[in-house]
Amino acid sequence: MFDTMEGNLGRISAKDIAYEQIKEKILKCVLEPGQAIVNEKLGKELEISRTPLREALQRLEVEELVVRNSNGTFSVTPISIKEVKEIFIMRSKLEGILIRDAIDNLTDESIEYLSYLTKMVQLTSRLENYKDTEDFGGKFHNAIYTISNNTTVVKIIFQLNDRLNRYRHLAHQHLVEIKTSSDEHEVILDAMVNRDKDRAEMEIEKHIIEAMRVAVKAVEQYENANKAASEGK
Amino acid sequence: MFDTMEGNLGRISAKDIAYEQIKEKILKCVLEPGQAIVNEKLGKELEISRTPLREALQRLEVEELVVRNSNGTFSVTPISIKEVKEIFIMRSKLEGILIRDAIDNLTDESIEYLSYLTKMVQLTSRLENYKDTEDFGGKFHNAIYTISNNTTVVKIIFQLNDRLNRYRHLAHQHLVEIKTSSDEHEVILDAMVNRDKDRAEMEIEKHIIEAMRVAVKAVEQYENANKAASEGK
DNA sequence: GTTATAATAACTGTATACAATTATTCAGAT
DNA sequence: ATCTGAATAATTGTATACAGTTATTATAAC
Repeated sequence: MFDTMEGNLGRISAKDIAYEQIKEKILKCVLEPGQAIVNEKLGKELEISRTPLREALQRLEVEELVVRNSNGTFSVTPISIKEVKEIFIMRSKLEGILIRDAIDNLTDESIEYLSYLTKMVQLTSRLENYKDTEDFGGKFHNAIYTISNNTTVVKIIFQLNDRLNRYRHLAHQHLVEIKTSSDEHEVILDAMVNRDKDRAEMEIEKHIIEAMRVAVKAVEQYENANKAASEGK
Repeated sequence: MFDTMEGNLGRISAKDIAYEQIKEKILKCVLEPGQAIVNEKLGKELEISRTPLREALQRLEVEELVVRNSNGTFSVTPISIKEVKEIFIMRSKLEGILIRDAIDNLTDESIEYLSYLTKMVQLTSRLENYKDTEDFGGKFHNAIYTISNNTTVVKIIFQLNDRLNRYRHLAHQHLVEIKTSSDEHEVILDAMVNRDKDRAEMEIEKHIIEAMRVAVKAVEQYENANKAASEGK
């Protein structure tokens, strides 16, 4: 109930399907960073014509997952440490806004849900089931988004999180340890139920900056791996 | 030198022209908030075919200047006080990030330019030439964007500023006083040259929140005017 | 074997055709 | 006069055609 916020799409179109599919390929690095989006023809493994495919790519371009080259071609946006840092810092500030708004809207129900998620984060973390820890952690943040009711900021955060998902994927690929201190969520929740906006804001900022370190490390590993590969050739 | 940051567009296309023209119409409220984007055919005053026009509208949709109705039609995104507040608060935080980065990159040259702009803001304000005050104020903020070199955040801010321009336009239409205290820029600059990031961040936040008040007032006037108009009919 | 140049192929941007959907008009029933 | 519903018109999403551009290949000269 607290983890969706999508509006009602009208009809589902080929463009939207293409958009989702290409986006997934990019986020999972099936289409690798920097790789040329091979001729719209090749993109036609999706079995749709150029028009909706173009439209999907143009949307991805606005969302910065794809860049247009000077000749009109598209490439997957390259990975960069500078970008990770910039996005994470931005996200930390934006989630600060959202947590303040969320505190204004807290209900018994929402507190209960957040408590549940926090406990699950702790539990799965203790069991070293980090996949689930990550999932529940994500749900925790999503719940804050929903409770905040700040649609403007949430839309931007969703875009940023999409971009960050690529780095998360790299972290998994390169076995960068991703276990977030499960205590952090507890501290954040505590500040929330005490309606301490300043503290909640501060703690969530810290929490996200911590996540940044993991992502940066992942990129470094990725770049080293690439360098090694191209030298070994 | 400090007030542009656009990349190198490849070839200039009909889509881009349509995008710019429609955007300008929306920002200047020639296409009014909430108004249906009359059949792509009508949009064809721009003398281009449906394909690039569609593409332009879809880009505007991602940028939230236009919304798609359930039947596939487009409308100009309605104005709302909630949106103004959310955008301004977001912008205040993001400019906080940028000013910190900018302080890291300060050079004698950039300080000189910022000083010049600050003086011009004061001067034109004293002469009650508020059009120029606004212009120079805008350049001041743009200079900070450029100096920060934080392309990720800057791109988001540009989008937000586009959306805010509609409200600025309303403020002019409804004669809401827009004179920003010219001292505020001076205080910000002072914090910058002293490399006091915390203070600079705090002051620019305050400054932007102050601007929010003006915009909110403008929307209230606009809504009252509309209510009066529809009752008087 | 390398480089230059011409010919060919592939691709991009835009216009337009076509089918499916949605809105509008008009006639007839109440 | 008002409402209902069929017929018509307008509009949308997608496919495709066409022209102009960019990339690639092949051929010839050195």
